[in-house]
Amino acid sequence: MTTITDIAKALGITPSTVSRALAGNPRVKEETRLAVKKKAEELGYEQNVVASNLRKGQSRIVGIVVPRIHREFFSNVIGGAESVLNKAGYNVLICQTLESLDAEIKALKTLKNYRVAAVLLSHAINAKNGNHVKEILGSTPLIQFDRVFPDLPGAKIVGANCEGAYKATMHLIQSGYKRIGTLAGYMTSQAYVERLAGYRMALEASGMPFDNSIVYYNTIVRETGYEAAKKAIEAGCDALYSCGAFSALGAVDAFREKGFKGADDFGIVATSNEGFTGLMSPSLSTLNQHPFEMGEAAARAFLEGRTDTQVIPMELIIRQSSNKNNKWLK
Amino acid sequence: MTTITDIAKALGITPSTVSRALAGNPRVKEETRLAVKKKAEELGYEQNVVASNLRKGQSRIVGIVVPRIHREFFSNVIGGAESVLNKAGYNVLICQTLESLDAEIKALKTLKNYRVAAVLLSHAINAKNGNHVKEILGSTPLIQFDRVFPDLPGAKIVGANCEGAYKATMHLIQSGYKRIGTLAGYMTSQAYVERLAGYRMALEASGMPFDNSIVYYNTIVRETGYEAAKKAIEAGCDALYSCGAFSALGAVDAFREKGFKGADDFGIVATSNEGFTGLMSPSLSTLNQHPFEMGEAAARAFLEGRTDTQVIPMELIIRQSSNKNNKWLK
DNA sequence: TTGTAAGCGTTATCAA
DNA sequence: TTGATAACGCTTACAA
Repeated sequence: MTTITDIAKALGITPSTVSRALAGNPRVKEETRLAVKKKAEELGYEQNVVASNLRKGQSRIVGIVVPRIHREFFSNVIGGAESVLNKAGYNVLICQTLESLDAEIKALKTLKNYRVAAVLLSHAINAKNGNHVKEILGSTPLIQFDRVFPDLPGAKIVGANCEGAYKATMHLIQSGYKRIGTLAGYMTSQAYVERLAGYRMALEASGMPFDNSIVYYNTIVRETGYEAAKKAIEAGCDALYSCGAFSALGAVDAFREKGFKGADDFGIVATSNEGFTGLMSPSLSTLNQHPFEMGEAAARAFLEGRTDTQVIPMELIIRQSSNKNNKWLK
Repeated sequence: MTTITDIAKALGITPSTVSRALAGNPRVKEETRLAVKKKAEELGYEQNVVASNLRKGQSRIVGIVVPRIHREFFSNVIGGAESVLNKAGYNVLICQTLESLDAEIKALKTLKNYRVAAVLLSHAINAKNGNHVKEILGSTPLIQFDRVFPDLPGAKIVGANCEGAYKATMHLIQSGYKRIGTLAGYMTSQAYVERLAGYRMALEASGMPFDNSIVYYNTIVRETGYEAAKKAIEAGCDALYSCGAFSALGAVDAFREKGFKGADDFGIVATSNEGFTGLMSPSLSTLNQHPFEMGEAAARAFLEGRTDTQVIPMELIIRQSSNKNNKWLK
């Protein structure tokens, strides 16, 4: 591999001048700058970023830690962050935790060891607080998104969880549903706590009782959604607000089993506008969390040195699953 | 940040000994090894991987370059590769090309500049050959997957494209379809060429004519799939083999528009078992490419220094879209 | 405008 | 078994 020393030797100058020339430092004669550029081209020189980073004590890598890369929500966040970061000359090192706290700790250590410029993090569901993060990251800038711990310093990008859940539940109420349960997430996670709060607020604002017996906690995957929906049906519910998309998928499995034919049998609105929600039958009404924009916001928060909390609005998308006038399987 | 020099000073020994102790080098007294480990723990030492990499002239990062990270196929390949690589102590730097050759070139240069241990690459669709890769990567190990150029050196992991397309088409033929078109991809890509060949072989093996007028080239996204399917319907086709999943989605849009009610009106089998294919209505018969396994194989090929081509079988999954006995919207 | 020299933190070689 | 020294490739005061 060609180094700046090779270029320097070839031109009879010193490596420092070459370094300056390539870096666009103005304290170098136009003539030599051109000569250096030309020779670099000629020899196929490519900067050794590792050496450069070591010397400068910083790197142009941003670490992104997410629970699962293949979740559309997260891969879109990553896509958004990457698009902004690439333009700013950064690259992205991605780690999956598969919802394991241990894996999250390991990932953060790894990123710290690479001396990444910043870490964009959405916590594993079984992380109970942010203590591990503080300890590991030290002064490395941290931007949390979606699943955040408010006590950790640094920027946070969150969805408008409370407002979104409120909108979704209110939509169900206004559609005429009388007993609305919820597939709630884990109460260790701020995002799910807020969604539950929004659900509750909508009920109370409409003079409907909040009934904890039809709140199905820790229900975020297909299987648990299926089980919870069966219970909700037995409990006399006629609709559900789901804090996730995959749990809603499980609920639809339960609807099919019961032979429900349309939203007048049972209504559901899910959080997270995963691609499949618009394609399945019945198509699911959802809250679009704008994950790509969330990723862009997280990246920009880092680039601009922000430390505040940004709230990304959620947009209600009404489809078959909450539309009483539309038979699912007509 | 604590360095090995800090540890050395604290213990009154030299950095070299500390380095050896931490690296588990046997040429160090058990006693000092323990002392070093203890002190390292105490001072919260974490290795500076950047410095280590520079000195060793290698890194424990593997670059993965894919067209789009949010495509389920690719995010699953990445997941598979990551799981194997993490266990072996490697980390993963991910780059998206968004199907742009320029972005691919940029990504490869970046990875080279980081002196990554290897590159796992699936080409952008508008890459016509592998010349750019050879030039940029030099001696960096290259593992290509899915979309590969046979003339490039190094391991290749491909789907059983020809065989899979053959199976899918044969399934349509055996289901009684009489005029089967295909949503074909780009003929600059080996994978699509092979799928077309498999399609053709199945027709010819069954005494059916290969008719180039019902081969719809360059059809891999929803919009073009929709347009092509409309043409196929006009051309008197009663079934399609689609080289991708998203183009098949577009075809279903066309079926809906035409008011088709079931697979006896029109049949389709798609390549790529994206999650939505099993959830939509009609559910799509697909070829499962086993992307996770493909990623694992790519990672292992690197770790084991393989340079051969591995073929990952494709599995036919029969669902509503090719099942004549099952009405879609019953 | 350029060169000199030192150093980023680690590891490898050699000598002790 | 340990220490001294140099080097990986680059950047940056400081000096010339």
